[in-house]
Amino acid sequence: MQFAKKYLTEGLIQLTILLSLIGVRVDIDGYLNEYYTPLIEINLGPSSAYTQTPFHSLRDTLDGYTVHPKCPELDYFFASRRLLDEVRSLGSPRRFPTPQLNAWLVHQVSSATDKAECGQLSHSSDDTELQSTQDEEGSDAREHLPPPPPDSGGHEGTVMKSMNRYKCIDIVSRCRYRDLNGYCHPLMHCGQMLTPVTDLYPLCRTWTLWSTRVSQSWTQTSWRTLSCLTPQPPSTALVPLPRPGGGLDEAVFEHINQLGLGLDSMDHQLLNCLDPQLLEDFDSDSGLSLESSSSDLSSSSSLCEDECGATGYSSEADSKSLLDHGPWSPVDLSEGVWHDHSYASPPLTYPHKGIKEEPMSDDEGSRLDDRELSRDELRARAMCLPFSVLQIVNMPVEEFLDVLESHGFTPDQVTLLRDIRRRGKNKLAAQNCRKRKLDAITGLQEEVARLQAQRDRLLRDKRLTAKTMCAVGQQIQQLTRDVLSRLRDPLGQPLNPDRYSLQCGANGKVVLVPARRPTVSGPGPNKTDKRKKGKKQ
DNA sequence: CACACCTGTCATCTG
DNA sequence: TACAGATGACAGGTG
Repeated sequence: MQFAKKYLTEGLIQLTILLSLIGVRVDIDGYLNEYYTPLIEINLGPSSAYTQTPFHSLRDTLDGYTVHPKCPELDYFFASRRLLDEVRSLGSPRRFPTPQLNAWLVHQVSSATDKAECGQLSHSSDDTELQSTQDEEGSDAREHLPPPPPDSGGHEGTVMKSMNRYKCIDIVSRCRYRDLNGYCHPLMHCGQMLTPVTDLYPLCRTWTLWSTRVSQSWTQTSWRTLSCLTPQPPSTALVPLPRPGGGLDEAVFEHINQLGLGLDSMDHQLLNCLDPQLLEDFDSDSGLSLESSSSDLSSSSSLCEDECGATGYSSEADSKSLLDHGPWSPVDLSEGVWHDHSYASPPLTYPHKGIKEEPMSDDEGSRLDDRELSRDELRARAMCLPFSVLQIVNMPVEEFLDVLESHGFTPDQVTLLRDIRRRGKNKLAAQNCRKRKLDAITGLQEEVARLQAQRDRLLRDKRLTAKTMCAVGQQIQQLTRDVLSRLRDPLGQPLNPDRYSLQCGANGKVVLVPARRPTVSGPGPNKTDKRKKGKKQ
């Protein structure tokens, strides 16, 4: 036993080192104390307590074998093999296949407290893990470790939150973004902001996070964990993609990080830093659907929906969310992210399909922009309207009326402005309407399925009840015959079961009663006939 | 080429 | 009355 424990301990240490290489913290003490208990991974994510790593889900699905869960040696062997594959896959862009997470900059402001505690972390007992958290490009993740959040849960809370950071590094270390030229780069987790490590960041046309796994379970786990680790308020959670030359300078984010802002003031500070035209571009870009595949669309739209906590799909709400959002709480996106809502939110579906993953030259981009502008955009350009379609659609009616009056537009321009606004509003309304209709259909289908299941259950109960009643009746008959066979009449003869029966009275006593003879339906008149006769008379 | 599906748009109604 | 929103119907695009 001692030998086995020593062997297991050494193996576990190696396994822990491997896990730490990819940023997963394992509670080895708990494992050693209970020899056969499974690995306990600590996670504070709001969605799931033990679902932050893909390894559990990869078992039996990726490698195609089945292992008894209580076989520690096999578990160790296969886990090590998978982990080695994981480690090898890091830094090998061509091994990051097609499943694409949605391309957002996940941004969250670090606080001064965080920075103060950053030093503590580097001297903590987790130092070994930190030192080993490196990617193959040689970038030391430790340099980019996010400062720990204020400790609100004592030592355990600190540990748990530290785990979150490791998970985040884990996720980020497996993610790549693709720049304008189509090259993949690793993302680093820097100050609670996902940041690409290369200088190409300001040029990023599309932020596409590449998962290292084809397995959906891995991608799902990753994204869920990522969502949990970086809970974002509606506005800061999903910063739309910077467009080329859009002016979203890296320095802006650095500045924001250095401000140490509270979350409540974050948006306004951010907006002050950003170029107004850029914000407009964000709106006109309408986020991601224009550059997403259908699968991306589904997740992005549902994400947006979940983040906003509303079923509305108006771009107005979306654009407003950049400006005014209330206090927020971490949202478990695990539900929404994987819902297949084919109807994207309107802000995400504006027809700029050119801004996608394919790297384009400026000429190509401008041509695509021209080609893929909506008809109203083209009309607005042709009529020299100084507003974008989204501005026209989203501005309050008072402002819109002021614009109509104060700018000295020609009647044609006024008509066009009104048409653009009406069409834009109606487009959003139609999308909402279709979404509602789809939801209603889905709800009805679920209701039908539920009612069918209930009906089946009731029929099953009915059959079972009938069967039980039949069995009980037979038992009663048998019991009656048995009792009657033991009773004697005054002449000492056994009672004829055909002439007597047993009945249970109201007081619980069983009494012997003469059996009622079945009425023989003979040629005589029955009651109905008597009634008929009576009526005739 | 037919088909289903999606999306934008128009007409109309309602609040 | 003007407006916003909802919804049915239609047309065009796309896979």
